[in-house]
Amino acid sequence: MNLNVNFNDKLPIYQQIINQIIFRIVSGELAPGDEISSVRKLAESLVINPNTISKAYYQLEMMGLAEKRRGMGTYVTTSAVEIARGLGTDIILSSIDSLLQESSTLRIPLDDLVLLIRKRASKLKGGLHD
Amino acid sequence: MNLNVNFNDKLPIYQQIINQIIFRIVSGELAPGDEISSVRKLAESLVINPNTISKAYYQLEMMGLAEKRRGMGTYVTTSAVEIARGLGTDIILSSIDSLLQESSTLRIPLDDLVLLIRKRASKLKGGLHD
Amino acid sequence: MNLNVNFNDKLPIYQQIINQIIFRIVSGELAPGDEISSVRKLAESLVINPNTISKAYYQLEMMGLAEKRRGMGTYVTTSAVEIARGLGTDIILSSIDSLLQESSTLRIPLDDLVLLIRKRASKLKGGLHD
Amino acid sequence: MNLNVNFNDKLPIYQQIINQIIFRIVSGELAPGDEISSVRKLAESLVINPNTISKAYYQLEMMGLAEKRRGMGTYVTTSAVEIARGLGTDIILSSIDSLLQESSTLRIPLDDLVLLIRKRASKLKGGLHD
DNA sequence: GTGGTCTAGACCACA
DNA sequence: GTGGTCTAGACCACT
Repeated sequence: MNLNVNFNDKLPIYQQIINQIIFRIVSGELAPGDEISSVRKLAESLVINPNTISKAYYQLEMMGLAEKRRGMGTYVTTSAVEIARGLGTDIILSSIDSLLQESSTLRIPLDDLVLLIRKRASKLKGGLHD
Repeated sequence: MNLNVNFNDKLPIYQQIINQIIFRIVSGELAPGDEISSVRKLAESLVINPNTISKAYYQLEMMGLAEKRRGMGTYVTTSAVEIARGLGTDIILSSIDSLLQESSTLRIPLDDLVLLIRKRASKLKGGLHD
Repeated sequence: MNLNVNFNDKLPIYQQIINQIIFRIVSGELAPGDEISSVRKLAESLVINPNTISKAYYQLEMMGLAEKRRGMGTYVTTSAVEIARGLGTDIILSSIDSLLQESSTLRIPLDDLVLLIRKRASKLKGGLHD
Repeated sequence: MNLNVNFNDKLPIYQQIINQIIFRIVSGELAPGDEISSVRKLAESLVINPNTISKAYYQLEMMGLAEKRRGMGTYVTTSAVEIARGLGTDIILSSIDSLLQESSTLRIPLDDLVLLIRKRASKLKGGLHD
């Protein structure tokens, strides 16, 4: 599945895995009905403890994105695409709201904020050679 | 001082307090020479462990934003405004960075993100009509 | 044979199959001498691993409900009805026991439980008017 | 908190803990706002691994029954009573439905089923010397 | 003190 | 093969 984790990231490993799988579902790389790498295989390929993968999969199940079938593996649910898109939007909206609140407290005009965002975006892109 | 903390936020409480005081200094709500709520009062009003407030105040002192006067309380320093402005920008920038990272994970184009921000801003300005 | 399995049920799939066949024998839907679906056919129609069906059939054989005839298939034994009746009662009793345990955990009085059952029964009988 | 676990029970330990806490919330023994035993204390008193308690508490949090406050402990939520009652009812109703379905398959009249339940209830009570 | 994350490794039931 | 449960023990941030 080509996932990758960053051990130095402040984000917990299991959360990184969750995010990447959500991303793959939204992008269509993982379609409903597809099998997700087994706990052990993924643990082996990422050189991570299986329990950590389990924790990620468990949360994906709780979110309604994945379902486990006993003895068979873990699969993307039919409703996963819709849910994943919604989850992503919710996260973004709440981030936007808190950003707007911060910038209004600092009396930064909206247009300046947008400029700042654009400048930052081009910097981040440049930094990642992307 | 009308601070408020969110127990469910991913940001630690002491960090929330620091940020809010920085914002209040930048906005002029807290001016150099003003006294900051005592640890005990604030802890009581926010229903928080006094140690948490202490930790926040200590860091504000280290940043040069506040100074403790023996037996009198904690006060905003004369150089606080200048320092806080820079710090406020730092907070905004890190908020912007995490927003950009989230939206790139969800493959939301930058222009769509900006549109979303503008829409959200007009909604927040307009009040609770949503 | 119109069996159906529920992947989300706490009951293992092989157990679900056993129970359903027992019930069909008691109700007369499956009579002594009748052939039971072959492992392959049933596995195919239920989209289940053939080993799971085999495990269920093996246990039915051990219980004296089914017998394998070499090269011909699996058949309901002559003594199946009698045995199945007892087993069916066992299943009912264990269902009753777990229900009673749950309701005692929630401190629901026995009389209230019976009322609830009667109400539920009339609803189910009445069809989908709920 | 006087919880107790049975290591020989087929029900996982963490599930036993969840059930007992739900029961205590429904019965009022644990009220909204109350602190639930800390992970470590409970682990020590039950002679169980802290991770197992953690797992139980995590699920209680997911169900909306408990909330964790960083560095402070775990508390019963305000809406816990309502949720707990609903959860219990849901479980009971689905158990009743499957019982009714089983008994109808075995052509057991409703009145006979009720008699069976009453007989079983008095037997269970007697067995537990309760 | 509190909970959160992670590892290493065991044993189990299910398909 | 699959996931589920549990243990023992480590290190971390937060209050």
